[in-house]
Amino acid sequence: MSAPKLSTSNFIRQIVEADLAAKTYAGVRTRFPPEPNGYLHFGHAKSICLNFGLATQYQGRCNLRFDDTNPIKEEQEYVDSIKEMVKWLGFAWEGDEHYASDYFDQLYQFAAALIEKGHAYVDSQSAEQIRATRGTLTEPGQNSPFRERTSRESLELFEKMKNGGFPDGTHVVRAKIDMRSPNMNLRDPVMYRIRHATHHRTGDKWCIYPTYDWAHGLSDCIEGISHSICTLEFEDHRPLYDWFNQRVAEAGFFKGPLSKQIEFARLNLTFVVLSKRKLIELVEQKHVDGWDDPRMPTLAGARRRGYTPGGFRLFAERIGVSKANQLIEFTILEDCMREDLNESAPRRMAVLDPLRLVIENYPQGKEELVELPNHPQKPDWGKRKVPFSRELWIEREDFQQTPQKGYFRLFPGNEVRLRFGYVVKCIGMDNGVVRCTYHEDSKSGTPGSDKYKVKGNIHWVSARQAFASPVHLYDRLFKVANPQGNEDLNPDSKKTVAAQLEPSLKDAKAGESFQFERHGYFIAERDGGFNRSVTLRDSWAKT
RNA sequence: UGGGGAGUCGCCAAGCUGGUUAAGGCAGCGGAUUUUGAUUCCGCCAUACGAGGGUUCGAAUCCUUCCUCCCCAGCCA
Repeated sequence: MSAPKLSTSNFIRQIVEADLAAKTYAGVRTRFPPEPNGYLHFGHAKSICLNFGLATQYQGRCNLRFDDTNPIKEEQEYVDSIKEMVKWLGFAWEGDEHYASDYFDQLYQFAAALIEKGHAYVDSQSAEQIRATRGTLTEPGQNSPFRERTSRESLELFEKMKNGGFPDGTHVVRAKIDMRSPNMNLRDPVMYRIRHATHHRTGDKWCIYPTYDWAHGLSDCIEGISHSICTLEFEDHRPLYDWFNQRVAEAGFFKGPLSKQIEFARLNLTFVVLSKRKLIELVEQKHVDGWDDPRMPTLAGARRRGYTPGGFRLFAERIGVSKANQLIEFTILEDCMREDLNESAPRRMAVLDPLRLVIENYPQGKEELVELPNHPQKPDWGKRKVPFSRELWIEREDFQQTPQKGYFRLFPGNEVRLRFGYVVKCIGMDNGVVRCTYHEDSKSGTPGSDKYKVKGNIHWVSARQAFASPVHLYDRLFKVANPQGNEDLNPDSKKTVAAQLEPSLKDAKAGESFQFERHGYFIAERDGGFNRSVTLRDSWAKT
């Protein structure tokens, strides 16, 4: 019980609840059905959260099924990555993962049954001929000359197709529906094609492969899927989906209720390219370091970038589900990541663009420890001790020789607190070093230290104990900025700086996230450096 | 100019079996707290539902005409 409280309902939930009320299905069973021909991207996250979320909400189950019906595009590498990312997002599928290729035998039998009943036939036209006779959007198609051949003849050809008796492209199995249908999908769609190719799972066992339309709905029915959720472009495949399922059910292969296809709008994000074709191009042309490059809009890239599963789930919930084409502002995704990271990331001090600061009246050689909370709103996360001394690194942008209006950090004559340390007064800059004096009685946490009222509060790191580390700053790879609406590569999408970090960061393990104070959220990289995931919201920077 | 979908605040999105002043979120604006110009908190934010007609005591919700956008002519999914 206690389904998660959602801010909005959606039309899919309504359908599901109506079906539950009518007892159409024994329960909710959904599926996430990727084709293993690439890496999962942000758009898939929406679908995953929808399918698994729905199942969870109604105490149902969600299957993971690979739609592997086209051997020339699919690879094991992709199925491994897909499984990993679904788990990373925090979801568990029912039992083992499924594959459309598990059903090749059944699908073959189903097809034979349809042929026998006169609902399908073997067409021996070439692909060109089939295309030429399909008609257009406004003109009906023409029947194939092979459409009326006997089911016995078709059956024999079908078997010979399966047994490797024909080369690619010579024959095809087609459903016998209506070449004059205004719905192109119903003009005798192809169910099987010959492909002498090695499949990543079935190897060379098959040389005929089912098409998506033939395989998908039947796979749903075989698995007992109640609600088959897909994207809008399949809307006019639904009559076909139902047609196939009903014919096969009539042939006696299914006894339960048939699966129901429901369509929703796919995700579009401003400034982000989510087309698989483009992403493959980026990888192959080496514009990026791979599918998991932090600049890629893939889930693998997002993970390295420091985006979180919780952030994606929040995002999915926040953008909702409908049938209207949505173009979500990219910052909403970032906001969700900030929101999640704000809760989960410990605070640390890091100086990305170091500028030396000397406290002239602080004793030479003296060192002390300053205590900083790991999270300002979570006292139970404890505190850590950070070394403080006469010479520090501060952020270059935290000093201005002549302050612009509204600036309240370091400038000659101004006082500022070194976060959780002392209040210092700025003298000025000499030879690239900021000179200050400090108030000895201003140390944070000591009695009377709060008599110093300062507006500025800056982070710092002790020069002697700090350690330098590469910090990678990423931006969006693409920006859709030019008038033609084409996507441009952003050449400055990655830059690395030599940052000075507080000593405790030496222990960071790859994958751990931190907030580097005003710089935003960072995740420890495999190379010992850090990647920036998102910056903090900053009302000062906005102006 | 065939068929299938969609149009509610800058971005999403409820509502759509007709009934007082059109949910909510994000952004924005104003304010309070704050040792992150962050966070948190409080307040404000569509007489308006693509446009025009019509039905009705009453319509975003029903009818009608029109406009705009998306998808479909792979042996891709």
